[in-house]
Amino acid sequence: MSISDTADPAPDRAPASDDFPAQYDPAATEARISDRWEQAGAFVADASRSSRVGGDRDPYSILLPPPNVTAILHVGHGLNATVQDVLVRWARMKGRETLWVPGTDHAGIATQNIIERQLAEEGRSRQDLGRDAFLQRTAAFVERTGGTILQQLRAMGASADWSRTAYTFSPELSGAVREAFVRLHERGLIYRGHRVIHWCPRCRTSLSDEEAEPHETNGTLYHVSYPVQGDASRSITVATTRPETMLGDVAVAVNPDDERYQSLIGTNVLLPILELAIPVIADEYADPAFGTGVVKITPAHDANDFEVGRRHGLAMPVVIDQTGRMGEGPDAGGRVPERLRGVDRFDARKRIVAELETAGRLVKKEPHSHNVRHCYRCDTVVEPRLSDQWFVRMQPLAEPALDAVRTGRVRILPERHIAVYEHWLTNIRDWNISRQLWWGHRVPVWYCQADASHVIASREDITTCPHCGGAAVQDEDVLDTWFSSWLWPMSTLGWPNEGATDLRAFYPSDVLVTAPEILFFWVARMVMAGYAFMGDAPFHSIYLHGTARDTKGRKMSKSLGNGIDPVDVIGLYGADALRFTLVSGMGLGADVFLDPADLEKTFAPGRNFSTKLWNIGRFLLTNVGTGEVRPFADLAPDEFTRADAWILERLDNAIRDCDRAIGPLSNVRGVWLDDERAAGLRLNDHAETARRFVWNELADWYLEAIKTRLLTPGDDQQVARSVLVHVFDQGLRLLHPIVPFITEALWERLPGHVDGTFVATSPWPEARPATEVSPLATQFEELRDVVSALRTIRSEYNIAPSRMIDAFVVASADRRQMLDEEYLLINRLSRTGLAFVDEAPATQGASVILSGGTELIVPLEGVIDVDKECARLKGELASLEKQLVALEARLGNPSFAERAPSHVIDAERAKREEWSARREHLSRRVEGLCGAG
RNA sequence: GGGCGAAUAGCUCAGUUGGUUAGAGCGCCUGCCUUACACGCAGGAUGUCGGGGGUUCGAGUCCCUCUUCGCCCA
Repeated sequence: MSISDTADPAPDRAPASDDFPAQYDPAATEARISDRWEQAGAFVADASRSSRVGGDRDPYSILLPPPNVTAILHVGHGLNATVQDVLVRWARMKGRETLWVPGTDHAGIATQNIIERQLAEEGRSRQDLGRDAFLQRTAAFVERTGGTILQQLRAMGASADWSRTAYTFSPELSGAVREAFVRLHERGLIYRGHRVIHWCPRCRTSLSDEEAEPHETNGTLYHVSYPVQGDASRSITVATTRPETMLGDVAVAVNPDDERYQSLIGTNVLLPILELAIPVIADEYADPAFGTGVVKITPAHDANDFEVGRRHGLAMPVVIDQTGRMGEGPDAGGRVPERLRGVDRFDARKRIVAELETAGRLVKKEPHSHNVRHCYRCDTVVEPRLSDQWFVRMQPLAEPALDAVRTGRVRILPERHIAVYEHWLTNIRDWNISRQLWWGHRVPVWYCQADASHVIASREDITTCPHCGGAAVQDEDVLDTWFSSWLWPMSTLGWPNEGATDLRAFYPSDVLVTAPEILFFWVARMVMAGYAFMGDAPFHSIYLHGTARDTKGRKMSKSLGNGIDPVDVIGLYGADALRFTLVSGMGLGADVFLDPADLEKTFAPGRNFSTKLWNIGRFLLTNVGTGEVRPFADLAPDEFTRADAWILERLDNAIRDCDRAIGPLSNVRGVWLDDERAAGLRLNDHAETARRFVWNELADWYLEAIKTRLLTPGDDQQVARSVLVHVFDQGLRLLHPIVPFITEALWERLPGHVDGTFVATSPWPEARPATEVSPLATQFEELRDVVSALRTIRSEYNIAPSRMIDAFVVASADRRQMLDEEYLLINRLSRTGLAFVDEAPATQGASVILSGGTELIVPLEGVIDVDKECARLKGELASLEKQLVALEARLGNPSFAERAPSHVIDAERAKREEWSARREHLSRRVEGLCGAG
């Protein structure tokens, strides 16, 4: 039997509607869709619907890590916002009352630096301008340029509730900052401390430990000889990397157990240059193994030396001023010689080294690699310096934050960051929160002019001392920007007004999404603030995503010029292409590598996918039209074809896999159980699953399978139309969190679309209850195998696509019947006619044995290269034999039977059955085709 | 100096609790402009899962060790 001449006739095609351009235009589409969402208020949260205030929906909320108000969008922001948007859109579709709070950070140092740079160009300083005028100017600048990054996030599709946009320096949030300060002060957790802090001589402010970033630096270790007082023949040698600070030395320390120096403890040595007598003290801090084992003690310019100085009651002369120049500060008492006053610290270092050399006191210089701290805002080398600052006592705040993670109240993903979090919190140091800046929340502390012991922390501005009525003057300093950021999850929702609806409806929030770099700066502190002020963690999950890097693995940054501007990518390929590429390239917590030199190649996956989706939509509209479609729910199971059953089964599978990939929305009883603690948030798995469903299953197979049905009027046409619309609709929903614009644009064109509804707010798909896989779906799988096998043979023997061929089929009765029923479809997909036979004919041809035992033989007399085919078959047989041997060995092993779980054993046995059958078929085929050879 | 992580196809990476013949995208090769899509379709090649040792019926997955790279902290 040959059916080569009975292929489907090519159907006529309905003309495409003007509504559906052949080319997808992301720019026009995205703008239009954005407006529609905006007008419908699709992303505005309704707090009254939160179940926490008696509403009908469980809440889900995320706080955007506020970018600096002066920032412009880079890929890092894009990555961060995309992750949050995927989660928020997904939760919204899951039926949660969803709130994503956007906003910006006033970014004290960073913003002040920008304005100061502007002033410098005008030849002025902030002091020239005065505090009030400077603040006005900065506020005006922020007003003018501040919204840029939020606009850019909107263009990326961020479905934030823009009506709730917050700002860390707004009146409301400033109130929260003051409340937090005063409360901590009342609890004795904020104090004024006199100690060595990190000082940036360029920004002229103190920095926290976290803001002073260590950089590995190749420096020099100078060995300097200090003669013993009254005995010129003896001296000890001190090793230092910072000789300029020796002007502030008040002692040299040796380890009490260091035998070399026992006799010198308690004696004096002469400080070179100044020829000043200073004592030799014994202190554990001196490390016998480092340098010479003798360390100079400069209490005012080194945090460790400061502690030593305190232990030994030493003076603390300050010899470097606020600008990083040598100069007499408190207690200096003439230590800085005239010739060095006003000299920059690094010039002073050179001069002092030269003087030491001349004086014969420089024993040696050796290269030395060590960490030097730099200002995280301007990169200037930080100077440790003694000064008065405000500190938060952190240890009491850290306890609940540690417990939160240990007990599973809060989870951190990827889990490897837990160790880092715990280490930091268990070794936490007090937090220097005052900054000698102008741009920021002013420290809410007043000093009584009449009685210096009256220091008042106040919620309200005051002018007179409440104790004695004397004039009160406010502290000049402002607070660390992070002192407002750490309140973000509460302050944006209305705290300290504990009755605020938003606060009650949405606190605690759900997931915090950010980069691991600010785990200490911000994340851990938010957890601490949550417990300190609200009695609960601000979120249950911390998701730390990777960093955007270039092809050399370098972090993308403005200074390196290796960044990618997301706005460029959106302009070229659309926001969806950007988002899809970022999400698919991002394993849990893994860095994303992008090539700034080749945007085309880098974003091809996203762009190609957008185009593909668009074309599926065009196909659908062309072939289904906009006419009425039977509601999917009305279809009876016995109306489904094999293809229908298969694609519906694949859809269920895709839904389940997507749900598993993205994971539980939240934990059930407020605590993460072990089996869920690391579950979900695999957005790349979600993207891949949804992509595979729509592209490789729906488009590649289902669409191809139903083309004829769609164009053949009748009942079955209506079934095919209905199933197609249904599975595409569901596929668009699965994809929507990742590629929101194009899915919305396609969804609104689906037949039966109701005006004013959005895929963005449509219900998330639900898989049908898991039952046994439909036999029809399994049969479609077998049919696919047949088609693929035939295509492979055609390709291997270079049979022209236009040429119809025939194939002999040896199959079980059931399968034969099925294939017979589907021969038209198989014929169209493989351009091969099937001829059913009971036994493989002794013909020269290519053959293949499918997994169910079905054998296909394509007679290719004259075309086939017998030697080649024999070689192929023999190779296949040989590797099968090898695997069978291993399999037999495993099954024959008594301890395998004893210890392996039964489902594994069953699977192995089934495999043996199948492989044995296949071996038989293969060897018969080899005998027939290749003869005795 | 301490801690953590990574090493899987030419490139970038998946591979959740150890269990079929280890996957994807990009790139590459072959053939197709098959009237939704060449930003596409069909087919294909490529891996002793960094080296060595161990635990186990069974290891890319767990343990030890070495090598290389990266990050954090001091």
